[in-house]
Amino acid sequence: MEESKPDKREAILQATMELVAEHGFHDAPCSLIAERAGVAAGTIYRYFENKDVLIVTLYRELETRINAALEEGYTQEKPFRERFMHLVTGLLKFFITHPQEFKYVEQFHNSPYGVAFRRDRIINHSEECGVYGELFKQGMAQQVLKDLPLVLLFDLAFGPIVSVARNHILGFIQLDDVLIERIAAACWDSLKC
Amino acid sequence: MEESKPDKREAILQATMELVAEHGFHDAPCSLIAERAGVAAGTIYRYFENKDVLIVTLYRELETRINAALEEGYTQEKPFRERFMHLVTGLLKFFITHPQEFKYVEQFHNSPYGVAFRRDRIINHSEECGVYGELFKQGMAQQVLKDLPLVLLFDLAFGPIVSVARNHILGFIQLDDVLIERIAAACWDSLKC
Amino acid sequence: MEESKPDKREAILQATMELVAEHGFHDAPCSLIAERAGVAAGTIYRYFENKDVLIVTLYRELETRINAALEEGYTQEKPFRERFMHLVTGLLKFFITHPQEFKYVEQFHNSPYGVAFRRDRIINHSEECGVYGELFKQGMAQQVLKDLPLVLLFDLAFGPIVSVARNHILGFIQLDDVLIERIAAACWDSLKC
Amino acid sequence: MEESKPDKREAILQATMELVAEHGFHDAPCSLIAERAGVAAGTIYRYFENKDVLIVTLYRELETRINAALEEGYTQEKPFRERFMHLVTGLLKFFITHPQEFKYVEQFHNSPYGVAFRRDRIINHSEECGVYGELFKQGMAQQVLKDLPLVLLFDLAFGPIVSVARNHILGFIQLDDVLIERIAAACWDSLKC
DNA sequence: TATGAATGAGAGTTCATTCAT
DNA sequence: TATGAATGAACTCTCATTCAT
Repeated sequence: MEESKPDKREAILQATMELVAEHGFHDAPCSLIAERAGVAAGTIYRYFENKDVLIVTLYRELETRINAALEEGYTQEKPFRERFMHLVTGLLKFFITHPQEFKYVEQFHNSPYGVAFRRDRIINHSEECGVYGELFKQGMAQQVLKDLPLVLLFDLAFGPIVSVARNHILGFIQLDDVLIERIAAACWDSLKC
Repeated sequence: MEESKPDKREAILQATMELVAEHGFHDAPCSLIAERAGVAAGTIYRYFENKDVLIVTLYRELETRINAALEEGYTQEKPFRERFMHLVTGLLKFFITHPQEFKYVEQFHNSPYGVAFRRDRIINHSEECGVYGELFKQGMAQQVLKDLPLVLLFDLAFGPIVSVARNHILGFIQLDDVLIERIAAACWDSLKC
Repeated sequence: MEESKPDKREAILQATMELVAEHGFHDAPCSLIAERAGVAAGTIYRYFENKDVLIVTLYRELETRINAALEEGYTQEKPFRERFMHLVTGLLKFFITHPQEFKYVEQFHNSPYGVAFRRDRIINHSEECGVYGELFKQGMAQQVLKDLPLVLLFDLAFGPIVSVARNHILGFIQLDDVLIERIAAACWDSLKC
Repeated sequence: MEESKPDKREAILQATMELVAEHGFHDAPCSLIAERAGVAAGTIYRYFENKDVLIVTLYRELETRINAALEEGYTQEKPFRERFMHLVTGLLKFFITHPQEFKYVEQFHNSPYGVAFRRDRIINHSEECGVYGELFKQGMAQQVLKDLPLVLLFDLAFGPIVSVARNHILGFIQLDDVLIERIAAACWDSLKC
């Protein structure tokens, strides 16, 4: 009796993440999601209006978890470069310790869902408001970072991270703390003045 | 009349690229591909064993075209950094002038097809054999580039390029020659010793 | 406190009538009925064995209400034609002042439920026993009405009434007292010798 | 090789009519329609965009057949009453010799489809243009028929016919030529001045 | 007595693939 | 060689009904 209600909601989200991570949005039919979640197919629709809503909701929750992980131990007091390294290595470590979360987020970005989603965000300038946005804007103001459009700074910093994480997860490279540090440093090199 | 027939093959490949680029692998049903290619649905199966084969074949052909574009004007005689810049800016320019090709390649990478495909390639070390592989290996040998696993050099160099290209194509940033040069320079910064 | 509970029973019947009248038997799911009745879905099954029983029960109750309305002010003392006119105009007026009841009854008749229901009734000759049945049999006996099978007299008298009521309710015609009188008179013309 | 192509289209329409006539729009699922038509479920969608289109198309075709049947032997030369009788008895005879067509048309009228359909027609005044519309307007002009809105003349003439046809088909009455003539005469009585 | 979360069969529809022509 | 009508398995989603609380 210990377990609270929204058990099933969680189970459905978890099953969705696993299946999409493993097989892509294709081959993650509702029937399989339900089966893996240990619920009936119809039950999905008590918690999520339809499959699209399920998929977007899951993405939002993962993003929240990622942000929470990154903000842990992050403090304005540290020197600029250290803060950058904290965030970049943090993100990379989160990805490689949460391969399913990573794969899901990647799949999401490369799908009609993801494009529409990002479009909204960019139009609303909400990207500039996150931890990273603040950091980068500050860096440019202090002339520590190259003076480039914010979007490009993101690309330079995270493009490699995502790429590296994918290769680690697929087993094409084996990361360790030293390597992670060197990768983050290389990202720093590409951004710094 | 020499190559009269392969008309239809080309048309099918072109239609597939367009549809996948515009709508994703979902919503690129064979019926639509056939319609846009101006052939009957059954005709697809004369040229390609099944849809998977069509998709992989198309990817291979696009890759070949990309490589051809990059090798144009590329010569071992130029200084190392110049050769690097040639390849990186060349890739970025190809992507933003060929948005459908870019989108297709991206879709492909983020799909079960793409993973299996790359796995083969990495295991066979064929990645090391391309223009880029040669360049990077040479750069490490000459201690111009950071001493990192080849895979990671790829990630550092191309992760940002792909990311930037995507944002340009989605309209989130407007690239011009100056910007492209600066982005390539930033990539160089992240790779060089 | 005598009939405190049947609150919910009433609410369910009322909700069913409204929804079926508005949207047809389709699109009147139990969940919606429950919601509009302000009860839980499961509660429906305390009062009605299943949905079919609910639907038939509601029909019976509506019929009872219609008969009650018609018998009001009806008396054997008045001349024959007057009694006929009383019933026919009464029915038409009831329908157009109770559009939901009308629509429900119509829906019911045109459904598998309705056919089985009427079959029972006709086989048991119960149709002959209502107010109308008595009136018509009397009319034939007195050679005021055409000598036709009772069923046909019903069709001649009520076929037009139902049709007219439907058109009024759908807004295709706007009835008033004069028009109602003329319609009833036309029905009389078709029945009288 | 004798049978032409649209075999399957016909079979689907026929199966739909039979199933709807027998069981109502409920219980006429696509799977059953396909099975009875001797085609695969997917085949329905080669001929009809969706189930709604199938249902409306079938209605339109039945209506065309009914009109064709009525116009047969109809001529402006005959006296007015004779023409009226021709149409009314013709309709009734068509209905009782085509019980499935009749049931389908009835089901259709009493459904969301039918209401929307008729609304269009009345708004466009197309009802006035049919054989019946012309006849009734002429009758009013010549002061042979009661001066009532056209819609009501339809109700008075056809309300009973539909009702009688239903009862015959359900087996509640057994019509013959004499009875049909008397019913049509009664309709005439209700319309004539 | 009343609840409403859960069920799962079945609805309409899509689409990769086949095969008679 | 090319066609495109036909297939039928699989998809997302609905809903009458049940049952633990």
